[in-house]
Amino acid sequence: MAAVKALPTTVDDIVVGPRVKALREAMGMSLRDLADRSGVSAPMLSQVERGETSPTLSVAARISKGLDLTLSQLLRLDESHHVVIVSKDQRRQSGGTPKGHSYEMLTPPLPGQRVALSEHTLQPQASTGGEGDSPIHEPGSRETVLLNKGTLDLVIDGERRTLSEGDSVTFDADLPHHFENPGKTEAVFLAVTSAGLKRG
Amino acid sequence: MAAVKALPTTVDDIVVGPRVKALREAMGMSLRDLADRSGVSAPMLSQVERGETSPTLSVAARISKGLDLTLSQLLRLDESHHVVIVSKDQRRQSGGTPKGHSYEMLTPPLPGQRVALSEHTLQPQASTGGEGDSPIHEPGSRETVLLNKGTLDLVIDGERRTLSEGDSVTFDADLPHHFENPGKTEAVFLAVTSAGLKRG
DNA sequence: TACGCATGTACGTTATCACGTACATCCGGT
DNA sequence: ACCGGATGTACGTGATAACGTACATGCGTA
Repeated sequence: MAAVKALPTTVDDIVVGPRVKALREAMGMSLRDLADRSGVSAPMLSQVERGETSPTLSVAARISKGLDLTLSQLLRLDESHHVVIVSKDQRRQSGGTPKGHSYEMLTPPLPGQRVALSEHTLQPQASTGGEGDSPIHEPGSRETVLLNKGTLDLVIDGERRTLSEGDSVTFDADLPHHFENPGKTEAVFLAVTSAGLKRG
Repeated sequence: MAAVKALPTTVDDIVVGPRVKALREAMGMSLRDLADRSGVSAPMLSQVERGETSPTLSVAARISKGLDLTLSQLLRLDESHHVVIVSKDQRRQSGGTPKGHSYEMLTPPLPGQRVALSEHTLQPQASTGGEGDSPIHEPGSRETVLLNKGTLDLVIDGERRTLSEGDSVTFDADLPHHFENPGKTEAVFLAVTSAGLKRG
């Protein structure tokens, strides 16, 4: 009473159970095999697999370790399922700053998406980070950049790295960073941003 | 065979606590605010934040939901931190089947990597899936492909989709699939594979 | 100062997680 | 058929996760 007794529904009760069972069987293990590898008792595993109980994080972590996975990897297995095509003329023209930086999104704007692909064009002497650009990414996000044309400098956390055509770089995108084009020609690069979280 | 007595300890006791606290404070919420949003009692939240208890998956999920995250996203926040550059001539020449399919890896072969970037070349009339190709990807993996040159057909789970230059497609890579080049010219495409799990 | 109000935490109780043991079932070998 | 041995599951018990309530402290305001 006193206000709405919290949420009666929305208990999207994590459905890791079937997943665990499938993975275990795919590895050719019995409940006791996994019990040995994980340090979790076989009966417990059985209950978890059938969704009869919700394990604590620590045992869930041990289970996933027994499956040669991290817990986050295990939990990630239950997300959207489908195929989405973004044709060239459907690309979302997201950027277009006067400072010489523009980019297009190549992946659909769906929730639960693990990676975002975008193609950036940077004019000579220009740099990213102007108005309208996503400033720094959410905690935990990670970025891979492939330089298709020209030269590019990545300035991250104080340090500067230079890329030449065909190089790629992977880094933690939640560190302060931006790109600069030190050359005399346009630079074109592809950015792969993973773990793009969302905040309102 | 007694299967390696497994690990006696390995209590890499999930350290989500401080993370939860940081996120909550970053959102300007009190324990009771988060309690309302998540349906988890404030005292419980306090204990979790200080690592005095290991929450069950269901409450952990409710907590992360209160933080506008999925549980996998929350857990993913504790992973490696660095920058790695792969220069063009460092690319690992991974494929090279006689059937007209070859590709190079653009991302470093590190554990904990969320995405793998590879550039594929497919000769006219050739298709992926020959010997030496990764057959189907691990459960939960997801793939985005960007067609840079030529035309390409994606055959997935029975259905066929045709891509033209500049198109991209995102799909679940744990479904049976392969690519074919229906054209008369070489096809070049970039593949972004996420959630690359590991099996031994 | 005293008050209201918000914060985070210590308490005691209930619900349930997680264990060890024991049971039922299926399958291959002799 | 009979018997090991492997599988997954139903108990009963101890541990602990999760709750509601009550306490301690801090801060702005009257």
